[in-house]
Amino acid sequence: MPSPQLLEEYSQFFRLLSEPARLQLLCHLQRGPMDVASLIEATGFSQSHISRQLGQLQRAGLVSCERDGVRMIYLADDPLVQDLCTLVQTRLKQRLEQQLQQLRAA
Amino acid sequence: MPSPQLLEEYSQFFRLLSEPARLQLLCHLQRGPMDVASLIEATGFSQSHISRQLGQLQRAGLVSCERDGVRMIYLADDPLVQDLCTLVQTRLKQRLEQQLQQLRAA
DNA sequence: GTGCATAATGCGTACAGAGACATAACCCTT
DNA sequence: AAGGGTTATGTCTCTGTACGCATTATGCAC
Repeated sequence: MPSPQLLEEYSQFFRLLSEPARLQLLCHLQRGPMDVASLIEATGFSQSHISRQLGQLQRAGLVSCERDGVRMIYLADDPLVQDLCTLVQTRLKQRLEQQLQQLRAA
Repeated sequence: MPSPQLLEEYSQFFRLLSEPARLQLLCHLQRGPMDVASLIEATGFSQSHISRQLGQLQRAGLVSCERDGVRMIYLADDPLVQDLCTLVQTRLKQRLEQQLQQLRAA
């Protein structure tokens, strides 16, 4: 049984991934480094919002950034998020197949 | 690049795990089936709260239940949550070790 | 230095969801 | 059928946070 502190850490981490906006940013960045302007263009969010979300992801270590002159280039080099999503995706598939079979049996 | 719908599904799933109360319930249930009274005893939450959280977990397929007379026995037979937590735990360890080494170098 | 880009923060609004209390639905026993 | 124990739901409050606007901070060119 994990300690309350560890449970809190887990939940905080999962909370980062519980927001479609952040997942979207992560997915974009996993395809390669991007600057903030491109992320604004790609997602349609406001600059301030993107900056905040990137800040959260950076503090969690899921994203890093480097300066390119006046621009900031963000990159997500960690495969963890990809792995987690793959596991969840497999799960979602199983669920849908189960539901499909139940409908067929009925 | 995942579709918005898929991103939404991912985030909804991770949102389930983003609450310490639900993670706590899952951890208790992964050690074996329990009835609601025991979960109340173990967590200190109100009966209504536990019932709602179990309902969410059940709709997501992370938990199932069976009647035992008037009582409901809940069980979490899915190893997915355990796998996800293991991945995250490995990640947390790495982060701490990095921070430790940086402190040592300074 | 001044001016001009971009990124980060202060602040306000809005909404989702946690959590508890009260109530209703459910099942068992008699 | 009636009553008692267990679980689910209606409703409320409150906190957290997403999100945008305005402002500030930061770095570059001149």
